[in-house]
Amino acid sequence: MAGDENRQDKRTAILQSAIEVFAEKGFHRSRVSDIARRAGVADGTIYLYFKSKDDILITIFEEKMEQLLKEAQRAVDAVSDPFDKMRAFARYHMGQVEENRALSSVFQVELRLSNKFMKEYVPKQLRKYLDIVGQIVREGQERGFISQEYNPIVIRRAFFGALDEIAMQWTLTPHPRYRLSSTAEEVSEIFIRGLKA
Amino acid sequence: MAGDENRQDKRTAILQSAIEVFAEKGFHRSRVSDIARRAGVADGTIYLYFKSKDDILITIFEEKMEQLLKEAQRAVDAVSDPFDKMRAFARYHMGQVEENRALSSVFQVELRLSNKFMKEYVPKQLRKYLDIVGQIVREGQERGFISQEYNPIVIRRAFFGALDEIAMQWTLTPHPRYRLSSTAEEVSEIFIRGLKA
DNA sequence: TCCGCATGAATGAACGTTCATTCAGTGCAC
DNA sequence: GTGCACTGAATGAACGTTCATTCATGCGGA
Repeated sequence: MAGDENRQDKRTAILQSAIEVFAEKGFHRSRVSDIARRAGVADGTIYLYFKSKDDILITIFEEKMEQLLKEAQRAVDAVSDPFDKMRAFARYHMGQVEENRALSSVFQVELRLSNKFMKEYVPKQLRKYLDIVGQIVREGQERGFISQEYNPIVIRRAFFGALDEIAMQWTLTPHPRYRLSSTAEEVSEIFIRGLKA
Repeated sequence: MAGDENRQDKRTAILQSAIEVFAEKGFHRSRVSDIARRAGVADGTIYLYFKSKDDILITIFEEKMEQLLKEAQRAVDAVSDPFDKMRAFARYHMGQVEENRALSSVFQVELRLSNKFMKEYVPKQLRKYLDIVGQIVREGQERGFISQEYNPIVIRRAFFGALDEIAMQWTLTPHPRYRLSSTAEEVSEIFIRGLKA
């Protein structure tokens, strides 16, 4: 049915436009009419596909996070050495940021805000994404690769925080002159040396 | 003159109330009237002390950052070994977050937003704060303590990112059961082991 | 000492703007 | 002809900011 395809196309166009507009102006400075114009639809059309402006943002989080989660898990499962897993995660994360700047920008800025203030909505997927690292660390400690003296929760956050701060700076830089993926290796190596049992 | 003291008191009360309200509801969901009520003044009074709602936020950044900057520098200067300097910075940063939750919450969430979207205002002080770490790393490399193979800019961001991600999670947790300052030691040790020449 | 005047800090109701959201109407597909 | 996706002007709530007015204080003259 052509209708269904069209419907999907329109929905996707609205979401993509929203990502771009949110990335440029921030969620609350973005007008629904901006998103509509960019997607080539009327303001009202947005409300045929989404309940509210908030709903658009939440949908972006949910759907994109689900995808990231699956792919990151796959990348990590592809190797067996815990340190290789850390490298794989870092490479995947930075690669994604590099490939989808607008989306990353929305995640990095707006996800924090909503994490804190949209009481009703807790991004469960984000926790799962971080848990991938937690899992790697726990396994690494059990198998004796990673020193037991550190708290896995602290390690998980430290590693993710290190990666994400660098990613954020890169995203904020208008015309970055370096490849983000190369910093993934550097950060991984520092942590691997620091954590080795 | 009692008048001057009163004026200062009122200004301080407004700033402190703003920090608390922004921390609870986020900048753009906070109403100027919320701040006024908490400070025990009328809405209009705010405008005798500040140009606009934005101006309140910027003032918070400027004044508090200046203080943090000075104190952090002092803490770092108190020791001479580069690794001790890293420990001192981490301890100071986490200590501050622990002591001033509301302020930290505003910094962690709103500073990112404004960093990105308040085009006219760039928090120079923030850069200087991060540069403290950069300086430590550069000195550590020159004196042969820290491996030359890593880019000091990457290290600086990674270290700060690791600390700040943990701090943010702590700030977001309603009733944290652990002391943030103890994680400062852990993170420092991981990095020190990872960076040693 | 007391009174009246001047000052300017403080007040808070009212204003004006900015959107998110709605819905009556349009036109296309079948 | 009917149904349905779509349109975009109209609506109204929210909220930052303004400003005419009030009020406390200090000062000088009698």
